[in-house]
Amino acid sequence: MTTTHRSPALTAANVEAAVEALRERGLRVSAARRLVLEALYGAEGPLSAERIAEGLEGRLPRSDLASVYRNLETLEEVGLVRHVHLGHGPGLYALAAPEHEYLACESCHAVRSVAREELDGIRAQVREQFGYEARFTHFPLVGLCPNCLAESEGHAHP
Amino acid sequence: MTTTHRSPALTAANVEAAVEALRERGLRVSAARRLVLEALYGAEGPLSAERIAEGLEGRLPRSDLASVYRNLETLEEVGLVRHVHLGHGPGLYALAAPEHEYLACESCHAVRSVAREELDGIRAQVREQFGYEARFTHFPLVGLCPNCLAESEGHAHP
DNA sequence: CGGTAACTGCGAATGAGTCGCAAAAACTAA
DNA sequence: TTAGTTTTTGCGACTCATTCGCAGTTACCG
Repeated sequence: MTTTHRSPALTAANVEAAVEALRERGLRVSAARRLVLEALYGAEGPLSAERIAEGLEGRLPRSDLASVYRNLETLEEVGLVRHVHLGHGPGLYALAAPEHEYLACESCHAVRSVAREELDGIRAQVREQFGYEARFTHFPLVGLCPNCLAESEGHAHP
Repeated sequence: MTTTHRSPALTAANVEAAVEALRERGLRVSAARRLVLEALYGAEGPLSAERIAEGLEGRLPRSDLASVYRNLETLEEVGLVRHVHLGHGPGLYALAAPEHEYLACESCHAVRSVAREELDGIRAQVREQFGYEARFTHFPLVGLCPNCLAESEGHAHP
């Protein structure tokens, strides 16, 4: 719900550039493919395949969820799209371009997205302590958000 | 696969204590329930419901997966059991008692479990920077483990 | 020993995602 | 433009992990 996500404006130019990248790889630019891409360019935050499919209804003679999944997969292979798994619920898809990583709240399920660099400090510490290179792109950093933390911490009012 | 997990030995005393906790809450101690508990006490690392169910076969006239899930749910409500979601694959269940948190490798899927305190430093930094109280009990800290990191970093030998 | 919740087993249902396949596009070259 | 080739699509069926409904048991209390 709460998502600080800035995606590039949905401009013909942006979509056209992406489409060009597809053509260069020998992939075809079907109406469905293009619309999936547009949905992601126009989105405020990451979208589920289901939601994207809903958006296609009407804008396309017939559309189906399986194709949306296949397109998302393809777009991901090409590097245009990325997906996250935010706790329960379906996987969510977003443009790969703005290098976002995610913080999710275990309690209220709010998701905050932050620029990659904002997690550099934490990544450094994880690397130092465990030798792991932490990644919060496919799976978020999970915890209690400030709100839920305050609620659980202070006043345990009846 | 790779799991550094120390669970209390499977002793009658341990299981009996857990069983007592159940009785105190007005829950019944069925054969199936007890065996689920024993499986977790005897396990080296977290187990899937499926695996636990397999373990019941033979030790019980008839057993079924749905009941294992229900028992795990109950045991979790009581606070005896906890579950983790390690990337894809089914959820895994373990005793709640030894306060473990998990590091998972996105590439080779190895899972390392560490004592809760080992992540205190990272938790502190996350809290300081974002006000989040990080938790790696239900969802692990995900990244590249030292091995996979080394492979991807240095020599890109053919 | 009942009685009466709390469990169990079963089968069917759910949600997310994948797969196979024939029909329908998109490119490509002529 | 059109014919040919190859990708994509739409559909339905399927998987996997998990949940649900419900009738039949079973564990505990008296």
